Amino acid sequence: MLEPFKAYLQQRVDLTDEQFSLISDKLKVKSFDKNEMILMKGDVSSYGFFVLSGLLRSYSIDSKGKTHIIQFAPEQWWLTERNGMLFNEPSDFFIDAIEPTKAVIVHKDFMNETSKHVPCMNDLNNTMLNNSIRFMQKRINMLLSATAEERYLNFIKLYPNLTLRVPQWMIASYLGITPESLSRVRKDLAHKHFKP
Amino acid sequence: MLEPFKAYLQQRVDLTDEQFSLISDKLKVKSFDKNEMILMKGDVSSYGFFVLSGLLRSYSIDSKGKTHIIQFAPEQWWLTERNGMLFNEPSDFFIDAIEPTKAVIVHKDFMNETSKHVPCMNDLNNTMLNNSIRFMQKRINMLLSATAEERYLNFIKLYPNLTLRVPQWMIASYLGITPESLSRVRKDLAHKHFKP
DNA sequence: TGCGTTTCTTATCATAGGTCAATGCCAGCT
DNA sequence: AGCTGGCATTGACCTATGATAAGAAACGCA
Repeated sequence: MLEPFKAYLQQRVDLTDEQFSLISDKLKVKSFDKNEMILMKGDVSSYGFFVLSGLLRSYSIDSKGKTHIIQFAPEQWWLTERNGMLFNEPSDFFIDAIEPTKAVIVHKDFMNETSKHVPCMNDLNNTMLNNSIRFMQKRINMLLSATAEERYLNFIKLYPNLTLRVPQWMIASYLGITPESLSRVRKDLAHKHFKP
Repeated sequence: MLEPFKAYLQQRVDLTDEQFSLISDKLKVKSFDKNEMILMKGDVSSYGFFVLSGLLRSYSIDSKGKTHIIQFAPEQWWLTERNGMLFNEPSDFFIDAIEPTKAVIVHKDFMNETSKHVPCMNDLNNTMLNNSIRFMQKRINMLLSATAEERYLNFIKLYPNLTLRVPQWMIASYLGITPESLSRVRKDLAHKHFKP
């Protein structure tokens, strides 16, 4: 069950099988149904998720009832609610499963505890956090500077397989536009490609 | 010179004066003139900045020559270019000084090296990175869901003192709108407050 | 003190994208 | 097979914000 997670780790850091078995005591795998709610806004989350299979998302709901997708987490991605994780504060966002999903559940103390015995886990954590930051900076830059069409093209390039798995209104919600607008953008793109 | 930095650290982690003096060998303070360019897009950055006084910013320039501000860094804030820091990749963004600025220059190996002797520095790093992430998540949520006016009000609340120090076109650039739009928003807000 | 350079405002016009409503489509149920 | 409830598309219309241009005000430097 945890094999893919072990592979993921060993790909990134120098981790022996013995070290992994030390770690794996503290890990659990949990399954979620399609559309299952995993974390409510306002709840305090003590766990991060590493997706083994399926697809999670975190999102907010604004005052007009509209949904805004903060992050998709397909296979091999982490999804962690940072308010609860480190500061014991209630979550700003919701988390649920878009597809039936299996995920490794990582308690907030996991990194602290394991890095005592397996120091490289610290580096991994560090790398992941830094990666997450530069990823989000690029997204912010996109939202500041690009048109709907540019954002969509960028999305397709970045997540070719998500583009197929996720309903379009969710992609629109991630891009910060309405489903109708995305539909129009797609229409325009189709025309462009027929008449180049 | 490093006193404010020491105070900053000791406020957040359990750090003795002796430990700090071990650390401080590896730190340098550098001064920047107003408008001095600190990092160009494409360059590889090996240093993070902790602002002692003054104000830095990171930003991008799009294909039409427009500037988009990714981050402001006033006193007590960090500004770190993540591509260079951990992955030795060229920067996506520019960094310069909006005001005459003094900043602690922290080399990318600093955290690794110091945390050997002073383990709490690791926790600090971790907390900072997590904080940065949840901060950016909120910003993304804003950009996805809020109008120009809402974003501006939120900015004022979040950075009351920056609102005064920074020219409005930079605030507009941070909010993802034009200076003209911001001017309109401000006018509307003024009217609302006179006729409530 | 005065002059040039930024910055801010205002007005007008243009447009990307939002809203609303209708329609058609498809997948999952019973 | 026939319903049903999401999705996606389309069209007509609307609105917030962008573009452009010009003047006013503030700022920085000689």
